[in-house]
Amino acid sequence: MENYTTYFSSSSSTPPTSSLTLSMADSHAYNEFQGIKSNGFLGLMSEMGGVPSVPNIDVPQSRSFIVGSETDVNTGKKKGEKKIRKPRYAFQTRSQVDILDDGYRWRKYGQKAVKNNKFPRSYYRCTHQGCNVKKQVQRLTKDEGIVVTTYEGMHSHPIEKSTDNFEHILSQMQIYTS
DNA sequence: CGGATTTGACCAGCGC
DNA sequence: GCGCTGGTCAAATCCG
Repeated sequence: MENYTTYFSSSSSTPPTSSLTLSMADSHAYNEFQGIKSNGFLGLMSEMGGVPSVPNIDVPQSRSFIVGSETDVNTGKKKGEKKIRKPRYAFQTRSQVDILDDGYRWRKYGQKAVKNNKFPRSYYRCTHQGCNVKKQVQRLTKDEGIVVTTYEGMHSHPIEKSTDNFEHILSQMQIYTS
């Protein structure tokens, strides 16, 4: 059931010719990225539940995020208080790999084949003690370059990796895009 | 040897 | 009630 209602996708409209070749290396692009950090995606992240520190970037290209409609667990039934509706936040990332290292440590606990996708969906859980954050990673059949990551819950602990090292982030990007 | 991954089984919710 | 599907468990296995 991937009925994510809102869905800002720029990947289809992105001309494949120009987009990539991240020139993030120069400082200007760095500033631009900082702007994204404070206003856009991560603003949303903090809005959705107090992420203590910024998750790492995984891929430079187009990232579009979907905010899961938090009611879909009930199947439209507005019983409300009884069911714990767990809000899930999904975003999709252009990446060739599906292991997007966002700085936390994840342990895989399951993998299932989903109906409309030929790729299996992987289930991860945060290994930090007492942290119940889960995420699932799924690749689209249509566009195998797109990976949909769905987060569930929020971390109550700081990130494990040091993400302030921008060069490290850059090298990671290069790995992902090569 | 310890922690992470794999993988089939199990379970719960939902539609028919 | 039954079967399908998504989500989780746990034993076996892998790997550093």
